[in-house]
Amino acid sequence: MGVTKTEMFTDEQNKISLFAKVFGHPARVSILQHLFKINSCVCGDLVNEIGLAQPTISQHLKELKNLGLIKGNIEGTSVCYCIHKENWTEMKTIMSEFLNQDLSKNQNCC
Amino acid sequence: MGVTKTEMFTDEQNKISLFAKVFGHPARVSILQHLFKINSCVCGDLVNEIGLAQPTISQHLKELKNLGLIKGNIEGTSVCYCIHKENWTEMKTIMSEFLNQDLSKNQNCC
DNA sequence: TTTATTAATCGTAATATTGCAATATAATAA
DNA sequence: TTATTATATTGCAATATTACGATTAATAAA
Repeated sequence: MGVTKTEMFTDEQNKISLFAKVFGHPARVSILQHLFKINSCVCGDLVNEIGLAQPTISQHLKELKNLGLIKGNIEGTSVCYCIHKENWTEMKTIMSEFLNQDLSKNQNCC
Repeated sequence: MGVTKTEMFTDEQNKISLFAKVFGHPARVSILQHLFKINSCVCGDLVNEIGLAQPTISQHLKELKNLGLIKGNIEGTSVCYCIHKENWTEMKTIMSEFLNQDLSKNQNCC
């Protein structure tokens, strides 16, 4: 029914899937890569950089902000965005643990 | 319109988001964790392990299989699933590169 | 104050995802 | 052959996501 049954999973599983979900759209991947690439905050030019309409970008930024992965500072009429370093590092720990599970165990199958 | 404009993004960005999207549901995270935890392939008991209905689990398994992250071997009437090690490693490389982007650059903002 | 400029929000259409009952398929057992 | 068992597929209802035009809000410039 389009609704995920979160209550039957652990907090960790839900956390991992929430982080993954926000990376599950190329526009958000692109925004984050841009924020990493540029040697400062990004004010305004994300709409030009990526080819989507301004309300669409704004919506994607909101999702990234809601998860705490970016933060925005108001500078005059524009807003400067950058990676939230502490939260990114924390997210990375959780995701890395999931990605780096031990592959060497089950040798005797498949 | 619910449809992602993949053509305006790079292959890499689309690849990252496709992997992330499949991790974007706790049931699939749970399935993968179980496959890693158990010291062999898993035949059948995933439906009991996770609390969702059999068609639902089957659907999630299909998505993981479509992306190549797991493989299934038919054993009699049941099917044994396990992590596709080579593909998992390849995915890990792509995702790690994205997660491990350099945070030290932009010190002078936000 | 009036007029840009920039970004957020609202409303809505189109499409995607989730979950499951019902059914189908495939292999084995009796 | 006829159950039985295990998994996949189909069809559908409920909900979520994506995208964007129109509008609003907030600040800056004239």
